[in-house]
Amino acid sequence: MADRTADIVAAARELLDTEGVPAVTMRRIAEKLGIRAPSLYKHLPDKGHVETALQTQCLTELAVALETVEADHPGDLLALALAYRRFAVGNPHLYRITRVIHRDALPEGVEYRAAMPLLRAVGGNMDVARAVWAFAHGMVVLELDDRFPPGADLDTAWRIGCEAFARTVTPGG
Amino acid sequence: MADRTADIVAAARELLDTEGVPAVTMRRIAEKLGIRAPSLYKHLPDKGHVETALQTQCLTELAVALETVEADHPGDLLALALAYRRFAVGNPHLYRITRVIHRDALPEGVEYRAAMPLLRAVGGNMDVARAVWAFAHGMVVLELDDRFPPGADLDTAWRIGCEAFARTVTPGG
DNA sequence: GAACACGGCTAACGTCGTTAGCCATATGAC
DNA sequence: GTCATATGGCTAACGACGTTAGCCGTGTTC
Repeated sequence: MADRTADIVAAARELLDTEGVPAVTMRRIAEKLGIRAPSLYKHLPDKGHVETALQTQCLTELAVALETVEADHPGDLLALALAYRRFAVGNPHLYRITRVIHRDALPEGVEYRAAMPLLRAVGGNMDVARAVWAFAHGMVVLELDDRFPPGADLDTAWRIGCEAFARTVTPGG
Repeated sequence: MADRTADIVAAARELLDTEGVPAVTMRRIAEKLGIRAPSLYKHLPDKGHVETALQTQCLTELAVALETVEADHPGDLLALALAYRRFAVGNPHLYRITRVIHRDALPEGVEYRAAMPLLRAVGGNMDVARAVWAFAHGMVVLELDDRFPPGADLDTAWRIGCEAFARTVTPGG
């Protein structure tokens, strides 16, 4: 009797987390629920709806993770960046699924919320925030996509980037 | 009588550039050559071979673009970064297709060559080079994937990032 | 002239997202 | 209590995808 749509998204999430993006098919989702694929369309219009729901989960959980770190280490850019990395590496498939955002279908403010802790950490400067975000996103996708050579010292690269941007925010310190 | 494999890759490249990733199917490639899809397998083992060839083209052309800028503006990190961006925005589908690299199938040294100009521009420091690469890659994929809000001042974000890393390389200047 | 490699072809398989249309059950109105 | 309707399953099927099996004409080579 509960909202079947939530069940569908939950099944998709489990497939995504345990088997990766290619496993998230309408037939596999249905199988997990003990029904057939066409029956899913009684509850949602298309697969894009499932993807949007997963993107919402990703952004929300990322926001929570960043807000938690922010509460413990206010203004600490490196701590925030490491939390960003930890989330992405801990949820690689989920992170990847937000590559092309269904912006119009996303709940209002979800994207904004995930961006706020970073913006606050750089003193509210939007341009710096975008640069730092790009750095963090770049580090994460390169790591997830195995683009760095084996044995690359990613911790150091993260530290160097964060320090460079921290100097931008507070030139003196 | 010419190498048919090259024709196949050229057809794939044209489809990629003009219609994007989803248009690059074995049937569409064959259609462009006036043959049927199964005939393609007389010349290559699978679609991955085509993708690898396109990735090689991407990395090589990117390397050439960066080397050209390097020759004109040696040591200029911002100029290099802007060239990186120009290449990606000018070849968005090609750039995107290098997300998951077929490293073992790529010609030896291709990846290395594309990375060298950047490494030289940061004085040979591998860790800094990785951080800068991540920043540039992040900026590019966020732009290509429409992740920045409309109207975001990306020029400024690029400049801020490059200046931050330039300060890392030469703390005094 | 025969053997063979090359490079086309059709038919087909199993996957995908999705649609059409059928049917059992549960619910609500009278 | 009966009947209408909405709900939520189902099967069959379509058109795409990558790929395989197997057939056949042509050109080259001994």
